Parts: sequence; structure tokens; C-alpha cells
Amino acid sequence: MAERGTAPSGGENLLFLTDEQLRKGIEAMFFAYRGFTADPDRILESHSYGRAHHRAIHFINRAPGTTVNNLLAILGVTKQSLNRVLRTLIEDGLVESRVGARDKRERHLYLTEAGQALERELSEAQRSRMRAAYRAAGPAAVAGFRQVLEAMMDAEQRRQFNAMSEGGS
Amino acid sequence: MAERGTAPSGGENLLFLTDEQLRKGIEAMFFAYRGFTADPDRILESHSYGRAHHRAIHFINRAPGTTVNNLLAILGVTKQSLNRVLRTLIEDGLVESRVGARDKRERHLYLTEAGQALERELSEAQRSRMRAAYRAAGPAAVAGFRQVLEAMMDAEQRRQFNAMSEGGS
DNA sequence: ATTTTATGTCAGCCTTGTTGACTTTCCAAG
DNA sequence: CTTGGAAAGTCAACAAGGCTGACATAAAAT
Repeated sequence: MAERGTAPSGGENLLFLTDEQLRKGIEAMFFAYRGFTADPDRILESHSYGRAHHRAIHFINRAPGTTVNNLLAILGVTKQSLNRVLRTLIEDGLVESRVGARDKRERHLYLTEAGQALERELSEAQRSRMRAAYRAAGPAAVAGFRQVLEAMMDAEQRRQFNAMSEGGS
Repeated sequence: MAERGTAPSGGENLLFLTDEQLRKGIEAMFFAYRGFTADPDRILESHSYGRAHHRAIHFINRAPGTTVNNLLAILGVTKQSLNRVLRTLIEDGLVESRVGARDKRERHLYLTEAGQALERELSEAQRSRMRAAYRAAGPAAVAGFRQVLEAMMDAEQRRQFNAMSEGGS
């Protein structure tokens, strides 16, 4: 279990695993997520949209031409739930839905000019906060941040997260 | 704009601030938060409760005897919204509401035995995932994780977060 | 005595999750 | 070629949990 070397080293190195430290991590996650969504939430409210719309816009932007089914897997909601959001985005002219060329059951999703504009507005707000946090914490902290977040995901989520980076760009 | 010194040093140190890196951080936050809430969500569902109940239980446990108003400030919801949740928790015998001794307008909230049992079940599930993530990432990463999360909060949230630690224990 | 504060409640709305039922399309087995 | 199942998407209806607004009560503060 514990290393034999200098007596305190084992105990001290595990201080970050005490229940108290874990609780602080849990609460930090709770409050930080609120900050994380605060800026987009304000923008969305002024457009009468919610977080669900933001998520759809974000991932359509990331993978233009993605199908509804694909988006479903990423967002982890039911297709009926997603459909409602997509319908309003399409009606409002932010998203375009094209019938698949090979498989006509599929709908391929694209952001229109207006959709891209809103996406930029939302993501710039979110990046701006993230940039400030990264800058304040420094590169080493950012590396740790990313490591812990990735370790916190379910295996399936981690797979999606990593797949996202490969396909991107 | 760019520093004049050794050409690559400034640029390399700022690699973590590129839009691409920021986007990855944003998506990591999204997927990690899902993992973060997945275990409690499963437990809550089996009790017919939601995240709103979890949040109330968590913070009542953290500060036994806290008032409704206090909880409202921490949770950032309306009293009507919180009241609905508290009412069911009190009806179900998980939370006890005592009229204040000094100020009889206030209600002081406490977890009952049953409430504490559910709290332990929920928080142990959450700590368990956090512990695994911390262990996988190591102490240095955890320190960075906490730094970035704290920098991501609004000033008000950070104040609450830090106040939480002082009062605790 | 009056006003303010803390809490609770009712009614009604919105977003976003859910399930169930349905249509259209594709594909593969007969 | 037809037919039956699977897959993609849509529509309808419901529930949880946010929200606002209006109002009631009791206690504290002025």
C-alpha cells in the first residue's frame, strides 16, 4: 500500500484523496459549472433559447453535415427531445436540414449564416471566460484540469470526447 | 503584441490559450459534468427525486440548521422552486424544519436519520468517482484542476465557495 | 403603529426531459 | 418482386423543475 521511503511522503501525497478534499472538488465542480454556463445563458435568454439549443448549435458547428442520430448519441437525449429543439432552430433559420443523398431517411444538419453568427457569439463568450481562467491558472494547472476532467468521464463519454478532437479541424 | 525574446518561448507558453485548446476545455467540461452527475442521478431516480433534491440535501448536510433564505442564496433559485423541493423532502421525512429560537420567522433545516442516509449514499457515489479521477490524475493535476475551476467561477460564486470551506468541519 | 423581512402557498407559464404511436425509407429474405 | 423488419425522423402528450406574480402570515425593526 504505502511507500516505505520517507515516512510522511505517502500520507502527504494522499492528502488530496481525503473526503474533505473530495468534497471541495465536488463543490468546486458545482460552482464552476454555473460560471461556465452563465455567459451563454444570458445570451440565449435574449434570443429566447435555452441550453438545449446551445448544445445543438455547438455540435452542429463542430461537425457540419452530421445526422440527427449522430447528434443524439453525442447529446445523450431522446430523439424526440432533440427534435423539438431542432425544429425551432430550423424554423428560425439558424439550422438547415438536408435530406441525405445516399440514405434519404437521414437528415444532414448545417448552420446557416445566422446560425454561425449565433454560434460565434456564444462560443466567444464561453471561450473568453475559459481564456481568463486558463490565463489566471497557468499552463501547468490547465494540463491538470484537463487530466482530471477526462478521468471523470464515463468510458463512453471519453471515447466521444476524444473522437471529437480527431474528426475536428 | 508578441514578446521579443527567444522567438518560440512566448508562443509555446501560450499554446494552451489557442481557440482550439479553449474549445477542448469547453467540451471536456461538458462531458465531465455529465459523468460527475451520472451516479447520483441513477440513485435519485430510484427514489423518484431529481437533482434539485440532491442539491438541497447536499447543502443542508453541509450546514445543518441553515435557513431557507441561506439555501436560496447558495442554490440560486427562487423560493417557490426551492419550496416545492423542500416540501416533498419534509413530507417524506428526510428533512426537518425547526422554527428559529431567536428569530421565529426563520426555519432551520436539518437532515433526519433517513435524510443523512440518502446523503451518504449520494455523496459516497460522487466521492467515489472523484476519488478515482483524482487518483488517476495525481496530486499535481488535482491542484491545477482546482485552480482552474476556481478561476472559472463568478466572483460571487467564489465567495460562496470559499465561505463554505471556512464554516465547514 | 407601521413597515420590513422571512417564509410559505397558489396559479400559471416555459424549457427540456420522457414515452408511445406513427410515417417514410431502406434493405434483405423469400 | 414483394414483403416484413429495422432505422430515421416526426407528432402528441406528460412530468420535472425552472420562472414570475400575487397574496398571507408572523415576527422583527423602526
